[in-house]
Amino acid sequence: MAESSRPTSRPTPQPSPAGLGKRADMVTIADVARHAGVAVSTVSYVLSGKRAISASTRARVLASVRSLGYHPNAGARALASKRANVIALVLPLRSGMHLPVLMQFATAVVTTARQFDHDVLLMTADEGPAGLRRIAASAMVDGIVLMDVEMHDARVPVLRDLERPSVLIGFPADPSGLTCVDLDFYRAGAACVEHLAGLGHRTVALLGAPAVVYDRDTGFAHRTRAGFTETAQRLGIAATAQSCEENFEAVVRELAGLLARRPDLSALVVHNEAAVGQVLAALPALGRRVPQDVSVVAICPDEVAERASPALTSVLIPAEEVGRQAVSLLMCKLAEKPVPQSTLLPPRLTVRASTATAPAKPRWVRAGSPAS
Amino acid sequence: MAESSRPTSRPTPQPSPAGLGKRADMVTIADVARHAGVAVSTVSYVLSGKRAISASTRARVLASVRSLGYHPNAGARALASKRANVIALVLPLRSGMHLPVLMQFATAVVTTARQFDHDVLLMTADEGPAGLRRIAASAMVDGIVLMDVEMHDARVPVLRDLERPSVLIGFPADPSGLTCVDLDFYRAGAACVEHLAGLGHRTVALLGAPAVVYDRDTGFAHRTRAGFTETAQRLGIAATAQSCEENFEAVVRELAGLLARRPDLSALVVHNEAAVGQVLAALPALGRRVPQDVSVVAICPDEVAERASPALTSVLIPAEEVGRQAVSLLMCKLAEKPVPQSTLLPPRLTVRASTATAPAKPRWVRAGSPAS
DNA sequence: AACCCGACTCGAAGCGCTTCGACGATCCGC
DNA sequence: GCGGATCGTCGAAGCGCTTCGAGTCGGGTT
Repeated sequence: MAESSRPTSRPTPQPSPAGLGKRADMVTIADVARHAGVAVSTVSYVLSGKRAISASTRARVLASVRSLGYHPNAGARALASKRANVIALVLPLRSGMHLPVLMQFATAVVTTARQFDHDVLLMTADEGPAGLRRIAASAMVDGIVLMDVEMHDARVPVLRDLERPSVLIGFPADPSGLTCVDLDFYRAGAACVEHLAGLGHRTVALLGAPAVVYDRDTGFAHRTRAGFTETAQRLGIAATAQSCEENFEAVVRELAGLLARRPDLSALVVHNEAAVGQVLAALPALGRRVPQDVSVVAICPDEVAERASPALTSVLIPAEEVGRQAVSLLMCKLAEKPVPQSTLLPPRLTVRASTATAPAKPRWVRAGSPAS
Repeated sequence: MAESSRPTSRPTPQPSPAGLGKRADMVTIADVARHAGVAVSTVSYVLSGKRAISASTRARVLASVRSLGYHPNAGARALASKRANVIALVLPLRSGMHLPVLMQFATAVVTTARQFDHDVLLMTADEGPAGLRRIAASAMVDGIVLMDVEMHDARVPVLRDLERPSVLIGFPADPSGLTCVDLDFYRAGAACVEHLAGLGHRTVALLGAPAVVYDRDTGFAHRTRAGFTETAQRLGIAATAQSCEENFEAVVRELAGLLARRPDLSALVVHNEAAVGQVLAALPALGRRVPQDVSVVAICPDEVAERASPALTSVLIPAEEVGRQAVSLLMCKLAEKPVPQSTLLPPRLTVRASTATAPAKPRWVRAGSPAS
């Protein structure tokens, strides 16, 4: 079969054999049809699989597609089918969120989208609601993945009214009518406390994101703190929560303050990726060894935890998994399949070198009092 | 003239006042034309400005556009005009490159592209040359910005043969026929040495990226090293260059080795964002104060330098500027304007707290020898 | 007064693709 | 051996937009 084949046909020998001619070499579906000796619609059906095509015809068409190096014109396809095969990814791309996680997440979204034969349009949050309207109304994208949703996000009502499906990473105050995915930060905070309680710690503190993040009403920060605080209370553990800026001086200051107020503090939960390194540097400087004197649990991506010294016991932020899930959910919605309104990924705590049994009695308390 | 409108006008009260009807509310150019009482082509010309339209007509059309909430259908527009108004941004999105810079860069690209009324399609490098062919051939994008180019990158020849313009961030071994932008890493390496030389340092070392980055033939790493080494030679300064992994132990090991081999080492150039923090932590641990005993210059983004303690004298990686430039160049190429083949951004060295005059005689040398 | 020239606007022809209805073939049961 | 499914294929009608050639209408020229 192929080329010079077919009853009468004899297609013109390809004039520009796929990738040579630098200009105007846009191969169209008509070229493929001619080359294969079939109708345009037949080629379309072979490619989309929406109608049965005989094996022999299919093979011939596919051969032509390959030999001509045909790629369907995205615009034409979108226009005719009302599907762009593109999803929008809206990232914050400004301060606050920590960047590496974002990238991990973006990677996962792109990779997963490609598996579903979709591309990804990157948008920044600063176009705001108008941006969402624009890309939705222009039919440029079929759906939207929105990251870093805030509790009272102006974009949320827009999304709800938009004619395109969307998936949010994070939860707004009112998630009704939306599809949301996120790590279960409440349980993450809880898991940290439980781990520490299991090691015998009775006084713990949470070192969180910079104050601005709490003020901005970012859901995950609040939920982590709630999980932390309430679990501590339930287990009868003394707990303090504390926001924390991301430079070394601030970290030292906060830690020193914390240790002054709670001399018996024996464990720290750090929910601030940018600060974990600083915390590990500051504690020795304050005369506390990790984990002998103070145990540290972090909520952060695995790489950060593993790269730290000592390696951190941590609840990982499953950026990749969240990205995958978000896209999968969106694809379901595009296929008009029902999806759960909220998806909370269970936290997984990995024990590494930064947590240990609570000291029977802290060195510095012992040292400060007459030898027992 | 049109419907019941025109001179006496009074357009039909908009049936679905922009954003209410959840379904099938796609407003088309025909709707706008009808609403404004003009021909479709007139609306098109108003919107594109490609033909003169009287002020009164223009105003009427624009009013209709606004009141109907019209957004042109991207697919149709792309199909008819052969311009998608989308550019592709190809990011590495895998290990090696440091993430925060990437994000900064991506932000700049998106923001700048929007200023030129373009959107950004995000791709990962792992689709390789085939991915480039796909999006180029499908007319999904008008041009391509490619990041993290390697010296012998398989995608480079593809790009050269593609019918779409492109701009590379970084330089391949053979940049002929391409448009490339980057920080002038050679001069950046040089600037660091010059700064240190000016402070009287006579023995310096470069702590670079992990070995794998050099092996991968990443241009910027090599060029920085060349600038460093050759400038040191020119100025008669003893210089060592050294790759460096990004975990604390490795950093300590490399530094200890360096100090053992060159006891008179008084300054360090760090070109490894992930390691700068570790270096600052490791030096005190090795008994060297920064900057009294050892000066440190980093090549890294400003935030990293500022957040470090002490704040680092640094050559900033102008991610934002590079992104802006890349998009601007691409837009020129799209407009068929000529552009320089290579754009090297001059390094800017900012002096902060981590560099100081070279110690007259290092403490530990003095201490090791009989009192002078 | 016939003419031409700009300034504006319109109609229609696609852009490359999907999709729907139709049309020959086969194939089945009776 | 004939009506009716079924299968495989085709032709044509758009999808919503841009763009080109072709008007129309005043107001200057000769």
